[in-house]
Amino acid sequence: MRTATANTFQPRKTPIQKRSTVTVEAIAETTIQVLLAVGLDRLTTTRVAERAGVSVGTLYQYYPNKQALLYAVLEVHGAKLAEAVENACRACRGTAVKVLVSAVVEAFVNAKLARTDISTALYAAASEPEGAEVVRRVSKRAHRALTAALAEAASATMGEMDFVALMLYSAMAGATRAVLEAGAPAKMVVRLREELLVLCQEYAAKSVQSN
Amino acid sequence: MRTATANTFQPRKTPIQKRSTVTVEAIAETTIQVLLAVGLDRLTTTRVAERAGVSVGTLYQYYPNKQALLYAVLEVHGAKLAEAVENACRACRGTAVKVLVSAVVEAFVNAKLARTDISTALYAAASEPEGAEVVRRVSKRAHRALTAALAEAASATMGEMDFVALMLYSAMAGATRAVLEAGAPAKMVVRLREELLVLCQEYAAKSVQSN
Amino acid sequence: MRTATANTFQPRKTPIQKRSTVTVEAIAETTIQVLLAVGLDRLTTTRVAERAGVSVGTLYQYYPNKQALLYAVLEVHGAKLAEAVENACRACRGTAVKVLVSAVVEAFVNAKLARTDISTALYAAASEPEGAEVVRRVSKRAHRALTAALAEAASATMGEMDFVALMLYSAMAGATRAVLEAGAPAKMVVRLREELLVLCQEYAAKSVQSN
Amino acid sequence: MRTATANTFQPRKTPIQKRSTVTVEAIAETTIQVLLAVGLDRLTTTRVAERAGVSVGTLYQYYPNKQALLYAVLEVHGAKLAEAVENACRACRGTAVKVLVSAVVEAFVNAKLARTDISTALYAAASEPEGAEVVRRVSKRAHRALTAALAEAASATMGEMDFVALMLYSAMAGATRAVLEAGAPAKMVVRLREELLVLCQEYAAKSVQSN
DNA sequence: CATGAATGAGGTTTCATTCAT
DNA sequence: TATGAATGAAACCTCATTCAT
Repeated sequence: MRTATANTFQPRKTPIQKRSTVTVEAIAETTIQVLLAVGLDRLTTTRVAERAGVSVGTLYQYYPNKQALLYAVLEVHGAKLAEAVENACRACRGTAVKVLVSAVVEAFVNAKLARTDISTALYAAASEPEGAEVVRRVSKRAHRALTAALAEAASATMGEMDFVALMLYSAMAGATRAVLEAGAPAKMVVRLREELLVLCQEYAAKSVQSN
Repeated sequence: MRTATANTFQPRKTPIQKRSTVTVEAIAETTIQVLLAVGLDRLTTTRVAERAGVSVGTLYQYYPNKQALLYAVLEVHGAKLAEAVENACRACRGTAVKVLVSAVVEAFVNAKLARTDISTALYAAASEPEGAEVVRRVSKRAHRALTAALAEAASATMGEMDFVALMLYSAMAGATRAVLEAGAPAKMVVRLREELLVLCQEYAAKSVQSN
Repeated sequence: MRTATANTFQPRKTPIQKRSTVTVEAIAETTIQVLLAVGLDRLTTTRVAERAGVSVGTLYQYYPNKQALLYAVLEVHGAKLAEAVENACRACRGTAVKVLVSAVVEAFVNAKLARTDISTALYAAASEPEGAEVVRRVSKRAHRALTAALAEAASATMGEMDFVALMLYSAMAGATRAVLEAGAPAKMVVRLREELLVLCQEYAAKSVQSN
Repeated sequence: MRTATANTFQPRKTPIQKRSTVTVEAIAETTIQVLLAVGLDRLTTTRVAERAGVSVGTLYQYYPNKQALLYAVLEVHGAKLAEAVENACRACRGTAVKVLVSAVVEAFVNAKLARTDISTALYAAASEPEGAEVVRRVSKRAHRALTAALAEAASATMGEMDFVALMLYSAMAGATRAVLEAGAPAKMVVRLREELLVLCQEYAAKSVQSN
């Protein structure tokens, strides 16, 4: 990744025809595969194009630069994650903290484990500046939604719940990451769901009451 | 016409004269600063050497390649972290789970926040394959120590405590990371200590009793 | 942060478009010219690319590394030489030793002097390990063909002719090299043909009869 | 071997004290060992110094630059070879061509095989410009001596014997080189002495009579 | 639109040589 | 004198990006 020259990460053109959409998707998907196969610092635009079955030129028709590639992939996945958390929060309006936390944990774990390959690949992609930025944005969305939901459920102010939400979110992220990096074997995933639930429930119970 | 390069990350030579010791330290320290200043993918050996006030040649006398630089820095920091956790565990032999967890959380947070610049910089370095490996090794050490200590304190088997320890460690890591990435302002650090303690205590209490 | 490089000397890609074929040829030819102009240890990939009128990047599209450049050139020339000797041997099946030797000497000298610039340049290239390997292979082919041909012509075993063939081949090589390194002026070349013929004929006559 | 800056190949100072002489010799000898062990393009001044048990600084006290090292080694060996041929010629004044040729062949082969390791190592060293120059000078001396001796023995002019001498010398060189590069096993060496004698005798006999 | 050859800045690494200790 | 740390020019090679076909 050379020093930035142009600086738009948005796909260069909105694909209208079907052919293009397919191509765009194929490139994005290949990016993930390459990321997993060879790692971030051997992910080259040529290699991605090659494995995607198109030429580099074509790749550059849809993604203005290499960063845009990673950005696009992260963005899609990140959006899903943020939405999952937001939806869970929205669906639990009016419920008890316990229910809320349970729904959020489940939504988070599901979203992360839906495609373990993508999730794992993205830990690498997130180390680039733009990657980090996407992660920050996603975290902020999830954090905000969670803060608001907790405040409502606990009849507390958002200020009171802000840090609690951060703890919950970052603990979920940390634990899930640990499991993913261990290869996410079925048994661990089962335990993760159970234990993460306990961890978050207990913490929320204690934290909320004390506020 | 170059030929095969050795591929070890181990320092190339042990400094004999005093000035070289200084040089080695300066390079390591500068690596962190550069990592923070420009990020991993603009960290070049030339840049590090320049800012450290030595020539590239000198850098390569002590670090056989770029990876070794990052590796060295991570290794030192990682070792401290692992030791901190191990020491806390050792110091709490015979105490209650509550005391143990409290000590571990404190040790972990202290180690991580001792130099926030280093800790923050290393999240980037950890994304490279070798970096990831160091992180894995450190996590394993901490995880193992914690598992054993919990098993002893709770009169449980290590198998029973294995996943519990993983949850505790990864939650600590996740939460601390979130705070570091937010810039680790004093207020947040205070809250982190409080809340992380609560989170770990509650979880441990619940988890241990159920086993 | 680079990572492992492939270590083959084989051309990297087969040119598809016409212009690239031209490029590949130009680079190979330029390599010889540079070898002659500045010598092996000042032959740099940059210099070759420059004189060939292409960028370094282009050079590396077709030759994976510097050694491959030299290797390619040597290989082509070496193959011609080996074939020349083999063809001469084949063409002389059933003839007397005298005829055979005469044909081989002529074939060898012709092949070597066809392009004195290349032959001269390659003495330098042959000093690198890979170069030496090509030379070994070529010598082996020529030696083998000559051994077999001599054995047939002299009704002797190959074992008996093995060393004789080696002497003949290495004497031809030595004498021709001496002339090439003297600049291969016309007069010397004429003498070389005459004298080498005598030398080889006489030796063969004596050697073969005594076996 | 970087581009030449200073250009003297002569040892920097004539060692007077015994200690220095030993050092100088050790370095020269080590150079040969390193040449054999790792090849010309991994022969570094540091490596030579290291294996010789001295510091680079010391090496540079006796040899002004890297080329001087190789030059010195080649020079010593080359001088021996030239002298061997010259001595053989001188010792055979007044003898028949047959005797002369026999003596020269023996002298040449003995000189070359006295230390096969050195001879082999020097083929590599001879590819550098300065190396080539030494080889040229040595060949010229041997060639000149042989030409004169042949002229006298055959009652011919030096002009008539010039090319004959070249053929003899280059054939000897070629054949001996082939044997050295094959590892110079005892059996081959025996054959070399026999066959080279035949080859040179026969050629000389024929060539001399025809002049 | 697609292709893939060409570009060249820039990164990593080596090693001959110097000079303070 | 001997040492070995430091230097830095220069070599090799990669890869994001462009553009003629």
